[in-house]
Amino acid sequence: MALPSQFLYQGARQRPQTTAHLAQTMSLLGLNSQELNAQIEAALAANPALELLEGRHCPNCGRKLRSGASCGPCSAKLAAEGDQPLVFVAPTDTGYGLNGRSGEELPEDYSGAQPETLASYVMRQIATDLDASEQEIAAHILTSLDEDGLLTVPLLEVARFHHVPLVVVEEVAQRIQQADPLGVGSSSPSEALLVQLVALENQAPNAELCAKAIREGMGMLGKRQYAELGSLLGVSKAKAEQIADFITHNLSPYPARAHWGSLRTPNAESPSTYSQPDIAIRLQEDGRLVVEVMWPLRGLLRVNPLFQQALREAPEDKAEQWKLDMEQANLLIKCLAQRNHTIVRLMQILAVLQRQFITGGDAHLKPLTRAAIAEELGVHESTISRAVAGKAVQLPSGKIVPLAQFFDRSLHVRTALKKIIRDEAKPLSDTKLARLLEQQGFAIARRTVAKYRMMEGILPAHMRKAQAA
DNA sequence: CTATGGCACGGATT
DNA sequence: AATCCGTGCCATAG
Repeated sequence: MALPSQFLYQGARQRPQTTAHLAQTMSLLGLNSQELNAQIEAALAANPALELLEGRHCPNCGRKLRSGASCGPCSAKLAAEGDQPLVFVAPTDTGYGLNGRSGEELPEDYSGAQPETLASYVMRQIATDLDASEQEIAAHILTSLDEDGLLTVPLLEVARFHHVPLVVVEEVAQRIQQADPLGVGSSSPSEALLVQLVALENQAPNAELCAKAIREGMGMLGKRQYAELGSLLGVSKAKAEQIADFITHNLSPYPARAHWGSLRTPNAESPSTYSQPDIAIRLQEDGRLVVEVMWPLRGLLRVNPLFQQALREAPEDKAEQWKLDMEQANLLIKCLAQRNHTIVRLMQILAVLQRQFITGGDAHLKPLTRAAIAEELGVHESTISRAVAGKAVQLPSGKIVPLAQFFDRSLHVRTALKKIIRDEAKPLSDTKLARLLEQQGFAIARRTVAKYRMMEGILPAHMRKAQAA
């Protein structure tokens, strides 16, 4: 993906500064922090004028830091911006390290994987809670999942492989099951269902009966033998149906399918390689949002002052090359600053406009176009497109979503749709669903309802009906 | 006949 | 200019 030669050549030819500057800024803007990291490392290796100052430095002023994410004066200045959300560029080691962690703990699958895999997606969520050896176990488990998100090897085998007691492995497995596709890493559909059930306990009409039905009545559930199921549970057939209904509607025996199934990311090409957040949003007690734009490198990138000195006494034959290196280095740093600036401004607006969504969840997402932001910011639309492309945001809830989701035009409608289907007892046809949505102010065609259903992995009405009655 | 999914068109978005 | 998205029309399944 990364083309180190790209900007090297641009620098080497003496283009008018503005053109090169613009071109490089644009290309950097389109990268997420992983890709950016690769670019910068390539530049560091190729260009002697660049220097990476190890250690922690204030991302705003470059001063050395002892603690905190930015230095006193800078954070004071940032805090002084009134009700604006705090936005700053944070050094990586404050949380979700790219290079921050020790290094050998993950198998190759995770370190530089371009395509987002279920395994890395889950790993990212839980990695910080595990120590090194637990991470190895988690990695083992996660690489042993089938496409449904279920385990293909017995936990005992994993335990033997790592020479640890089974309990340890079980604990790790439980952590995994709690991660986003709820129930991933279970060894059977019923186990996955149970994990999900626990999470929904308060919503379930009768959690104990549901659990029993799952544990002992899986076969009957599948075959829809509600009379038998009823007698197993000691309840009426109608009640058994109700329970089966709840299970089939709200739980998924194949955890990975809900998120990774059918329509989602159909081709591997799509820029959904968000394995690390590029931006993190936190919610402070005082209600303000703090937005951190991740800085991929550990340390401060700058032009090596020694190189600058050496340039003056450069031997004749090298002088030109060195000068080019200098220009390149300066250009890269400038462009990086501009990239960050653009992202920061973008996030400032987004944090204000989509505050409800950020704090409240999918249902509160306001329809928003990149073009609108571009106008607000006075930049070209393509700039915003680049800035949004391929980036991932970690929300206060801990969920990591593509930045593009802030511009999803239909997410709130889909959420409303899900809610209707979840609440209504009888399976409704798409036409009826469309009508109900219209009453809520979402005027969409019946055909569109069907598409949204697909996107959310919800079965058509007659299938739901078939499973429920 | 009703409910859905496939295909393709046109307008909006990028 | 390329792509995405909502929709209408039509074939098919139940």
